[in-house]
Amino acid sequence: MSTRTSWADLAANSAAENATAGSSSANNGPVGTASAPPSRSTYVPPHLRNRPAVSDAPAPAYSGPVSNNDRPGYGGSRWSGGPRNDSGRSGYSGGGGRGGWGGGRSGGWDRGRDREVNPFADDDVTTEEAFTEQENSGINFDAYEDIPVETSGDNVPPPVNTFAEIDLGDALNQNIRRCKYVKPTPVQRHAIPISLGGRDLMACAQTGSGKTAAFCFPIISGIMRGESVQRPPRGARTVYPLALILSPTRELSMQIHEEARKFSYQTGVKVVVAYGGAPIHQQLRELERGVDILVATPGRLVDLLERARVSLQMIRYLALDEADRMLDMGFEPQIRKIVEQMDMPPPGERQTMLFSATFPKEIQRLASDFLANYIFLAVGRVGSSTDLIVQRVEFVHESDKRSHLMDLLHAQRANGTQGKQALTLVFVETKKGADSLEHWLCMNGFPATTIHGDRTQQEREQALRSFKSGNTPILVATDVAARGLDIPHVAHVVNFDLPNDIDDYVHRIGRTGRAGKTGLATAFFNENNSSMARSLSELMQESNQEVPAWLSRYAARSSFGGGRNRRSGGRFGGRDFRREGSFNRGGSDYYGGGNSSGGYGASSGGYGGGYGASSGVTSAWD
DNA sequence: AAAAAAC
Repeated sequence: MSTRTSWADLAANSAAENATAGSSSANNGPVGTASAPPSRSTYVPPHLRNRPAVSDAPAPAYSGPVSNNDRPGYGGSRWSGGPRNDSGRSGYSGGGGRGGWGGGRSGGWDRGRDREVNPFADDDVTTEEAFTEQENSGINFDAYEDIPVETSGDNVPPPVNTFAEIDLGDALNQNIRRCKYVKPTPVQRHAIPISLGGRDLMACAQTGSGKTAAFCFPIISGIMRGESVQRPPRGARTVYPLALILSPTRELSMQIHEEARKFSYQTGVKVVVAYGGAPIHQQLRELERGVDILVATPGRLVDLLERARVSLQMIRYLALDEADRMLDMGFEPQIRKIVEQMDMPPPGERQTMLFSATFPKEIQRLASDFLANYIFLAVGRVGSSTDLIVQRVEFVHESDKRSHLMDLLHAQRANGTQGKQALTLVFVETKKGADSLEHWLCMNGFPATTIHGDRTQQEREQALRSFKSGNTPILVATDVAARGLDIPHVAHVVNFDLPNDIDDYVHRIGRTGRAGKTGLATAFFNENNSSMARSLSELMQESNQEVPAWLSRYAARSSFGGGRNRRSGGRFGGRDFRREGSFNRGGSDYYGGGNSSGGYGASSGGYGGGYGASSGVTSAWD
């Protein structure tokens, strides 16, 4: 019998208690009722766990409703009167609340509560003064106002307009406030009620749209409600997370983990991350201290499963982030193994959220296999590649690239648009190329670092930290950094080598223009990129960018096939193929003659550029 | 063709 318990164990004893918790429990638990008898004396509701004994809360000073925001629409009022503190909350009164967890049960991970590091700690001190505008929110709300959203499926729960109208619980609400999220983004407005309603979700949305919060909030809230968790029968060193979040790259997993830790701060919900390239022992130790939400890359998770250090038997929530990317990277066997061939409860008995930028057939199949009666949600592209990013294409011969880059960097330096607050991200094609360019930049007086798959994980993380902090304001990267990573203050993305796929281009330039800031994207184009001419010039036209005449000529000359994914139409990454009435597991070609389906039609005023009405498989959005 | 990902 294990003494290492997490919430699952604790909650097992509380099933009966929770059964009386009210209507909410009816919505949530796909898992059956627990058989364990209630045991009031030991149960600790998660929101009471992990709490400092007295009022010396390590929470950061939160000095009022969001004030660094000049939008009149959402000041502090949503939070009904600004900051509250624990002692003012009903239902939890200082020492009185301690009874639950104060004594008794040893071995619950709550013994580690003193060690819960304040995940908000670095946010405020260093950056707040320098960047007051919308720091942490990571979201440019203006750009989100007019985003078209499409949902389909049976009984779609209506979207919400504020966090306040969703019952996420006090602890989570506080964290939302600490994160300075004042208003849900479109994907959150729709996805959160869907997930809270216990439904499976297939969502086409980009990173930076608030996706992480969209799947984390319902998971955390659901775990905190915590009904019906059975105690795992296996003992020994196996841990039983309640939620699993899979993502394609290590850095993305780290990033999700960091965000999830903020959302779950002082909720008692424990988030652990596991990825390759790092010594496994530390991760094992973390796991042994208890895990409710496991964030992982597929390879390392398979390893952990094969070692029987993790069991998926208790999984109630499964989220797959960047699913199309994971398939691109060849993770399908691992993912299927994890989801279908281990001990994870089947669809219907768990809640599954599948996020993907695009919705090609492979993802449709995954959706059919992993989801049960799901709701399809497509969120249109945010203006990031249209409104906020200025795209430039310059004709640069291969041999001139370095000196041309140097010109740009010198100009930036002269401008003052370089340094801590104006980072430059340079994408190259190969790992070797990344190393040699980094070296060359350093030799020429531009502090640079690099991130790619040949570096050790430690080096990768160090590089990212150094870049983010502004110590080395230039980062040379391969596509490992193209998707999903949210690095604030990237002012300039240089496509030193253009990718061969327009979707990759869109992902790359999406690293700038984030958090409400404008960004610049410069691409070096030459005859080697002629296959991209057409799709690139189309994309630029669509996003109201100035297309150089020479590029248009190139585009006209280069026949079709430009970019293996010619970008064609569609505000969304995809549509709910079930609506086409041709759903069939063998994979009928739903995209054949598709046209925009109803619902939003031409009504999306303000939506940048507008897309053609041609059928489209893809639109790359993180 | 290159990139990513477990040991």
